[in-house]
Amino acid sequence: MKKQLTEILHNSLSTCLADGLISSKEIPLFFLEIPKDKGHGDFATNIAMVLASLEKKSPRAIAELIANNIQDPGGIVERVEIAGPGFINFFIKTEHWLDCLQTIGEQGSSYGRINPEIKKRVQIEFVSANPTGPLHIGHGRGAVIGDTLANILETVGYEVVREYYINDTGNQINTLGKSVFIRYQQLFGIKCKFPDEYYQGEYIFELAREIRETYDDHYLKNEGGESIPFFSSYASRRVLENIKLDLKAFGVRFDNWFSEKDLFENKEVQKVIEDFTAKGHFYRKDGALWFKSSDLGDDKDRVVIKGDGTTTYFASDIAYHKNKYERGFDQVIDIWGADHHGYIPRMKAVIQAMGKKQEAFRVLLVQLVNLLRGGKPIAMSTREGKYVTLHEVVAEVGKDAARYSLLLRRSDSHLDFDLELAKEKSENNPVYYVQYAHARICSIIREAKKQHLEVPSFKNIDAHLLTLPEELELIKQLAAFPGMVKGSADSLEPHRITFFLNQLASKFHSYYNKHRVISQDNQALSCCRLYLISAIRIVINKGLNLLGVGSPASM
RNA sequence: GCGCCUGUAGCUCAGCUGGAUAGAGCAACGGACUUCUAAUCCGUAGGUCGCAGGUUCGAAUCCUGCCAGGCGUGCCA
Repeated sequence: MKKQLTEILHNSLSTCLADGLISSKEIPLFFLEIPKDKGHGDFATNIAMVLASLEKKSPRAIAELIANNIQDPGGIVERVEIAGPGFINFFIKTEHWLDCLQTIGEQGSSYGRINPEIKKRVQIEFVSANPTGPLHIGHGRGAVIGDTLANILETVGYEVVREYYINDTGNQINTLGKSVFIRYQQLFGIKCKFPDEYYQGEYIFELAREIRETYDDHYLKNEGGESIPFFSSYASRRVLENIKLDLKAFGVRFDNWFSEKDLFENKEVQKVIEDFTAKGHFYRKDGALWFKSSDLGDDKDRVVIKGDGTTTYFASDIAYHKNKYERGFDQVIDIWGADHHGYIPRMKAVIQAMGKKQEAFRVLLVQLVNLLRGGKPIAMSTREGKYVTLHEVVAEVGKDAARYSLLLRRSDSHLDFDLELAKEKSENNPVYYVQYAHARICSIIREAKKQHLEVPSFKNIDAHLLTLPEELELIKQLAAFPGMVKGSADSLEPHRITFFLNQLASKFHSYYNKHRVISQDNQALSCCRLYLISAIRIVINKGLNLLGVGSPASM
């Protein structure tokens, strides 16, 4: 629809140009959008205003020229108005909206899907929490955003690979092993001090008990730290298993689990170091190897090999991202916690050093989550191992409410997550508001069936009976769905889906309360309305699917 | 000190990449269930878009300077 109008506009501009009515060959960026105010038409453009300064004419005069030269071979435009300082407002024929309605019924669950001839390949990496402890609500937010974004990108025609990067080597895994080892020793009555910086949680005790049950005291002797590698790999493997279970219960799916350890075993870290050194991106100073990131937009250079000869986390990251592009992705999206934002410039420097375009790498930052209960913050301390896990949150409030609540805000704004509110089955909880609309529609359709009325196909209804302003409003909203999804994909903003669904549900609830779908004395009208609400159901279902939230048929 | 994010109704937040009279939900107040699900709807009230300048036909949105909060600024991950 928007595409057609844009075409119409461009044609009009070319005509004006050919007739010498305007002189600008270059058309500046302009918008064509759905105005907030219904009185301003179905679509509005500011093109005359942006041309005004170039043409040195008044915006309204230019608007006249463009409007007068509009040809509309498809016959979708009802009328064109020039308004305000020089907006051109388009009013679309009802006929065209009814066509949109038909499309929804015909396409069903594939409505809104874009199928390009060549699919771009995009990788989206998210969560990637270290396997040193259970996931918390902050990871959960990153998980839902990543998962939902992947769904959205698939819908608009990308081939998407979802990936989790496992930091299964290095210091923190070593510390994990030592933490479990000390608890293991303590189980045998050996008195030893547990350092503050070690992992404190209850799960460390559980892992120690597990090992004692299976292996008894076999690993108790630890001369020169010989037992630690076992504890490290055992513990990180078990923690990761639990992470996988938690994510699965949360409806988050991954295609690929990428191990950092593999990068070392396949010598990829080594290779990329040699490669970058050869290309002059690395240099030696003070016994360490540095990346010249300050040449590429970062504010200082970064160490990749420390003075003691070990590599930094950053070195693995360089190798990892090189690996991503070698797998042929057109675009790589990383979803990080906002506390990693200082990392972006150096990563962008890496991308540049690899000769990739800036657009090939995008980072989406996800802000922290404040967990509340009844309006009061829940005290958490990672250091003391006292925190509410994602597993506990999902178990308490359920997958649907948890996911929806985490998708309610823009990802770069702080989010308050109230456990009581998310659990409440009431008007305070937006998930139920949308799901209820879906259930209601299903209920009406069931009721219709009892009266031997099935949802008809479009050709069997007289759609012109849908004359109420509320009905036209609903149809327009449904027609806006594909564009909204596209916008959500382009801007990496999954929260747009939740806002759209809330709005659609609101319009439906309002319509429902005012008008009856099934009327005894008018079967033709009943059929039309059944078709309409069925289309609403399709779109709500589609939207909730994108969010990974269920669409119940009854509540 | 420097860098990034945030600041919009009493509270929690949208605002579609600069558009027309700034919008929702909650909380408050008043209404609607013998009728397809009241987990719903209708109505009332609520604003110096942190402050001050600037850019232009036009600014919550862009630029500069302040103010406030959060985060970052490791040869940690």
